[in-house]
Amino acid sequence: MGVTTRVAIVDDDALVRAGLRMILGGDPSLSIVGEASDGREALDMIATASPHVVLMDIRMPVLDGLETTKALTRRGDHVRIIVLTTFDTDELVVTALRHGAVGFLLKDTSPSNIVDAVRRVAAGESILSPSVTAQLIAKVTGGSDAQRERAVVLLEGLTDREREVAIAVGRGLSNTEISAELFMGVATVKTHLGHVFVKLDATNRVQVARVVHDAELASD
Amino acid sequence: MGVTTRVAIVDDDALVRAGLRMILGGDPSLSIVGEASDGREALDMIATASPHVVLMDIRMPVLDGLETTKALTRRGDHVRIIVLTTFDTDELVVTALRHGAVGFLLKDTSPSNIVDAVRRVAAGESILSPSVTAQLIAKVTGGSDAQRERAVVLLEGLTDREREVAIAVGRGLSNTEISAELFMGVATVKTHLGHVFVKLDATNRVQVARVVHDAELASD
DNA sequence: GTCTCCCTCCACCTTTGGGTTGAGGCGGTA
DNA sequence: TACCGCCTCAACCCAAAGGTGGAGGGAGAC
Repeated sequence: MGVTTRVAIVDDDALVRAGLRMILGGDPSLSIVGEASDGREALDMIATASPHVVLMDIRMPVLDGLETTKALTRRGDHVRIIVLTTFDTDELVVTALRHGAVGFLLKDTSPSNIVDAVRRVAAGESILSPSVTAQLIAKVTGGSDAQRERAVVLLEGLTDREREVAIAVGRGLSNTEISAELFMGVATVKTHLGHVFVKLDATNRVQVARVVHDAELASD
Repeated sequence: MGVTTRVAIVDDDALVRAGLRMILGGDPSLSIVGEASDGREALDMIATASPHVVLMDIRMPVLDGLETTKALTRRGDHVRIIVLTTFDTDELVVTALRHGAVGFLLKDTSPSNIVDAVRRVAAGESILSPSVTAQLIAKVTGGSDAQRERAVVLLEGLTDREREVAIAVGRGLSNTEISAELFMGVATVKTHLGHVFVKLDATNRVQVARVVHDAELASD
């Protein structure tokens, strides 16, 4: 791709826009084709300027970066969005990515890295700043890893038949349906389920379903 | 930290080990304190050599990189593991990260980037190669997005009270408990729940719990 | 052989859940 | 005004779930 990459900047702070303009404008492979100071403006601007890459602030008046990203994705624009944020403490990372963002940068990222990020994103890569990466990993691996681990251990404490019954309960089946599926009498289902209640410390089949669900996510 | 970072290499291919040794040995801030050609060896070697960072291949005889990583994590070693792989098509990324790896690199990564990665990891960052990042994002965003979206839509179709009841059901509460928590009669709980069954196309409170759970993951 | 664990099932009972009908109050809207 | 949707509750019923005790058979451990 020898063609220049079309970039747009969306931020409510004029100073930030100016800074980014300077940083990105210095690179001959990039050309800034539009700017906007809030989400509404951005939607219009992007429709007419058709940039390849958009640098988008999260916190903005009128329509924030998340909603704007979502709107762009919904409307089917082929724009690669890099979300900018001041703090990485935000719980917004996953939300932004889910809404279609392909990059996530902290504002204090060095100029050369920002330029690099834009180029990479234009080339089809996804780019995350290190702390964001760590967050993402935490999201995938953990969430509540202890809880999953606990669920797995609990299920392992069951006998084979008990576990089968528990899993069937997790699928929302009634005792009669379970008895048919596992080729056992309803009485037997009840017996197993009684043991399951004790072992999983549940009083209720919904609670059994919860444990089964938690354990399911742990694809060891 | 002016101290040199202790690095270990685990790979069954002697050529790869030699290559990495050359690449990493060239950097004065790193010192290679051990090597192993399979997982078993690695466990012993790491115990005695106590490296800060381990570069670990996934595909190895005897004990693969995944299991080795898992074993190290379980045994409580304070080692930061970077997983190496030839192809990024692997479904192993998430598994590796879940088992305690903090980095994931393709073997064709440039030498300078590998060195950089080791230093970053030693400094506490998490590092992923671009395509892996994309995969990770896909994992977080996707998974079963349609299912989640469906769940969210279904819950939005409920009235406020119905939704509150549904969520309470998802927590495994009985009708009596729900009536106490939401300050309404048990009869009212039943009424709402009846509507919930219809709207969520459920016949059974476990199925309601499933929908609620699916929707919970979608933090819109 | 004996002990233990698991799987299987029975009978009996109480509680909860799920389905139905009906009804009063309240707020918004045509 | 009348209408409509939502929240509230009641009485009733039957089916399902949950709890208790017991019992027989098979497989492995000692």
